[in-house]
Amino acid sequence: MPRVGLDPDAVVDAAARIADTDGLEAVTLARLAADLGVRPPSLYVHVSGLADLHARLGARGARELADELQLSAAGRAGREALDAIGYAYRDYATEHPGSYEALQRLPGSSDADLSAATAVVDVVLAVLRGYGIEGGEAIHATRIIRSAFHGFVTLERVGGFAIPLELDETFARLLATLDQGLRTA
Amino acid sequence: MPRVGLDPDAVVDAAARIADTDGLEAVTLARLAADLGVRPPSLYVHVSGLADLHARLGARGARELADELQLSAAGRAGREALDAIGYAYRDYATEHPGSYEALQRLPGSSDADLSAATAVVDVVLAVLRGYGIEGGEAIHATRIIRSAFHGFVTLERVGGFAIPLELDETFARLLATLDQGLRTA
DNA sequence: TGACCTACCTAATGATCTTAGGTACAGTCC
DNA sequence: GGACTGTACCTAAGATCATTAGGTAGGTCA
Repeated sequence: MPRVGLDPDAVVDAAARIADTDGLEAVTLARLAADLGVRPPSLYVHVSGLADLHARLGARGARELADELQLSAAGRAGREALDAIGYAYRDYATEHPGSYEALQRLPGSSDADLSAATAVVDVVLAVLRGYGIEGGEAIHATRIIRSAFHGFVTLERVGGFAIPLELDETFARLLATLDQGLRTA
Repeated sequence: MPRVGLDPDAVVDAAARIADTDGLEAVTLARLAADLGVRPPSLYVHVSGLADLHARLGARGARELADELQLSAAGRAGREALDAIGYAYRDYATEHPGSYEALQRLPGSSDADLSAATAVVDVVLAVLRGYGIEGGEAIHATRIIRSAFHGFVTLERVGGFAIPLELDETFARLLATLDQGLRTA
């Protein structure tokens, strides 16, 4: 029996691949083990169970999302930066539906979870500085932006918008509404 | 063995009770049967399986939510109506977390699912008429409002806002931003 | 009272997660 | 180069779950 040479990252990466192609509910230890050419109990060497795997998947997703947002906002400010992170956010959720769903259910208790979630918030805070918004104001604004982005991509993902027509136009208007709100804040 | 006298509604009601107190993931046929004083296979008389149960739970939640919104908006218009449905939406999600989560995962293919989801949209459309917004404009506006509400309550529910401080204030500002956006639309 | 309908049952299967305990491959030390 | 140790992976076994097949009995209507 040859060793596969797994490690926690390789396991979580494989889980993310399953989640993003077949949905988060398809991520079972049985399926994951089969994909990796290993028996289910062997996964416990790298991950302490299904709950832990989901938590790691969420943290991984949050890190990835934060990276994408950061990249998109680099060198931009104000409305341009807001649009950039908006589209980056939406793209990430569209292209990594399973990871995005996992990210959403982060238990949030562990340090890793917290730092991953904070990274996303930090990017939004940076964009808000471009609007001259800081301190307590920025906390409220960040929450509103995250709510709008998260709500939109979630409803889009589960088909919550009965007619999928002109979703780009709706998202553009959502960004305009946010921009206007930030300006008058 | 006395008959319990169940019917689909009683089964779904019991499932909603479990979902709202112990979380949607606690809704298993085993647990539900135990609560109802029945063996798991007996539930198949009323419900065609776990997937069907979840779908019914979601449809039930959507109907309940639509009723709450309708009730809150009655006799109000404009900003007042927007605030009313906003707080009603948030209250429903807070008081019925399991039902709200189920509502969110509606497969949406069946007629019952569709009509339940449409009821929520209809209330929002009615509020928009108070702003003088109709037709295609109203579709975009409805989506933005639902996105904002849904995103906020979801993040609030999963503890997505690191500091739970002043969440009421954030929600009030979110409503103000939406109101402003609707006025200039 | 007898016949039917069906709500509920027991029995059994298969998928899943999880733990306990064994085996053999890799690198390290002599 | 050969024994020692750590650990990646294994088989075996259990518990919990959803689901199907087929039987039983309680309520209802003629």
